[in-house]
Amino acid sequence: MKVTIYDVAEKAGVSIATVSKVINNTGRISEKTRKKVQEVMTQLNYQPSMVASALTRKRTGTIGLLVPDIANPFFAEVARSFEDCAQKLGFGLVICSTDGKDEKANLYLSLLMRKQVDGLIIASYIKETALVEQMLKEKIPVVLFTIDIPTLGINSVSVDDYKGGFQATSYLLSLGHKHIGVIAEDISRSYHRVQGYKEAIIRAGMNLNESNIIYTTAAIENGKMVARQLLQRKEDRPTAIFACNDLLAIGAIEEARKLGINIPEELSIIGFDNTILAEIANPTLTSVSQPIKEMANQAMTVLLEEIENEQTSKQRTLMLPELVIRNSTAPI
Amino acid sequence: MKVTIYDVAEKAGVSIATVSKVINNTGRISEKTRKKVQEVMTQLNYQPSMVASALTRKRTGTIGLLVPDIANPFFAEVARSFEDCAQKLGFGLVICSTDGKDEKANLYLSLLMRKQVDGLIIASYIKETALVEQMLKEKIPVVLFTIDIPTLGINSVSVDDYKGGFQATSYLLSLGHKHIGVIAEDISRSYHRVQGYKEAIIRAGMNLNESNIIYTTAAIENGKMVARQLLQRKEDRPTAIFACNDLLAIGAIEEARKLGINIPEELSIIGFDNTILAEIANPTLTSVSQPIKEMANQAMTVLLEEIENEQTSKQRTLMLPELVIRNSTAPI
DNA sequence: ATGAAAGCGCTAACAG
DNA sequence: CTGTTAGCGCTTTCAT
Repeated sequence: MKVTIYDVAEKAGVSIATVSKVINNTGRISEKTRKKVQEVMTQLNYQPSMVASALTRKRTGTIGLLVPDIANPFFAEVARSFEDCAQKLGFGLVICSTDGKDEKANLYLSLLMRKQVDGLIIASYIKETALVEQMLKEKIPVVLFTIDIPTLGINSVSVDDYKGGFQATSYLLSLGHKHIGVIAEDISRSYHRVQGYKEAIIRAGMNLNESNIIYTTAAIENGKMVARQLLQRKEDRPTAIFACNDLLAIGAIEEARKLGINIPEELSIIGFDNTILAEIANPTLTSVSQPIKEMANQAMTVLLEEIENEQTSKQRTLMLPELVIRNSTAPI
Repeated sequence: MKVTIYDVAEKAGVSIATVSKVINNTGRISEKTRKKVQEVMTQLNYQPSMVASALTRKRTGTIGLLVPDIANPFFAEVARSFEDCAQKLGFGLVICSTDGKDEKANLYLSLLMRKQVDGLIIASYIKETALVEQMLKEKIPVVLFTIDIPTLGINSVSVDDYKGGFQATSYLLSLGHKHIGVIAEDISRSYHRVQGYKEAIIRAGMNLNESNIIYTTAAIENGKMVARQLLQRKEDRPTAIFACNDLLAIGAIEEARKLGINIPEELSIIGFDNTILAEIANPTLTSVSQPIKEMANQAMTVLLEEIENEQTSKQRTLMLPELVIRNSTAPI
């Protein structure tokens, strides 16, 4: 049988209340009994049950993380960062891949509520937010990560996508490119990146051609398809492509190669997220980097704040992106 | 206040026992009361507390997954596969990245014990197994994944690493390569892959040169370093390299490029794991593929078996690897 | 400084 | 078919 607080109490000749106090370092305990109890605890390999304590304290020591897909390198990195934060604080992280589907998200949300997670990080866009709102109503802290769901009015931390798109485009413009295609994602994250692109184009005094922006879903295959569309144009064929994430950019690289177009000599490509893929691609991919670790830290700090302090004012944190220049971009 | 079973019982005009029964579909309940109760539950948005039920049933509905690093694409895929299995069964998955360090593993192991996970998948090699043994003693089912810790004598599922190494090497030999270097990992996983390599060499009637096998730790940088050692040899410079995982193989590719060695014309490279990196590398990487999804399914099945049936006989499952041929290999 | 006792929300006999 | 009741292992007043 698993050893319980009773076993410890008995063997140490004290009450369970006393044991509880030394476990949690609460109340006043004489140095002598504390030592005695601790001794017995290690002797018995006692591991206090978090489920029992959760029942009374309303704290489970677990937080949930919703991502589109943990197998996507970007979110794998995100998960790792959160895991590290959580670990330091003694929390467990339960991972939930939604595949971007509300249905799956809801399944997970429900599971997380029943599990009574202490907090929730949402990094996967959700349309139908009823369950999230229910969690909010039950005072479960939630912070949005790399996404925004304005209707929720809750904490969020993201990179400044707008600025990222602006930087990427400006860099391409500075290289002399006049025709810059965009492979965008059909989600809000991408929206601001595209806005940044537009702003850069307009500020440069060039005329914006909406047909240069094509929307799709994050996947290498889709990057290829869209790149083909862009590159097979008879006129105004882009000399540079800004892809709203690395997966898409990689697809574009592969497609360009297939079409016999040299990168970066004939075509510059910029990605977003600066995942491990950017380093591995050939040529290595210039990409807009998000400070994932810092962002995760910030998100956790905010979450913890809410967990401890019940009510705090909501904040939206935007971190600065950074353009990492590699070999997929060159002057025209 | 969170709605509890009492609220439901009261509003439905029944006892909490009855509500419990309809929640769990146990005992016999008249269709009428069942309906009534269910009605009230949805009306109240009632979410049964898993922590309360865990306390009595000794089942938390969570399983732990120990991996070296969730940010490593291979383990990200592994995690995703387990997550899918777990999800279907209504379990939550808590992810633990050990970085291959016993210290971290132990921290997590302790957390998982306190959380009273229903089962544990270990995919990260552990030297000091005291805590794992304690879990075993407490009857917590454990299955090893892609590793083996013979002293533990518990269930495990892996790919047949030996065969994978054999296949990769045989393929290289069939291509006419006489000098095949190996970039190995300094962990058990790699050991069998190297054994397979040796067997293939010997069976081909060639003489085994131990100095062709160099051990290191999984990371692109290390792949580069070792590849350089191998490729800068004055004599017996390998015309092919078998890397014990894709990360290492990618490093080798990059180093070869830096040295001006053409792949696959002058040097063939084979990786292991067939991660997304293999598809993205340039040239695309020939790699030994592990049927991750099937392996995860099998591991979960075994784990579940143990969770349900207390005692079952231990088994070691070996799945067949498959060589995926891409563009990093060619006849000499 | 320590302990007794009342829960936390739910499950599982056992009665009825 | 439904309800009563005794825990599950721990935290937390409140006495002592």
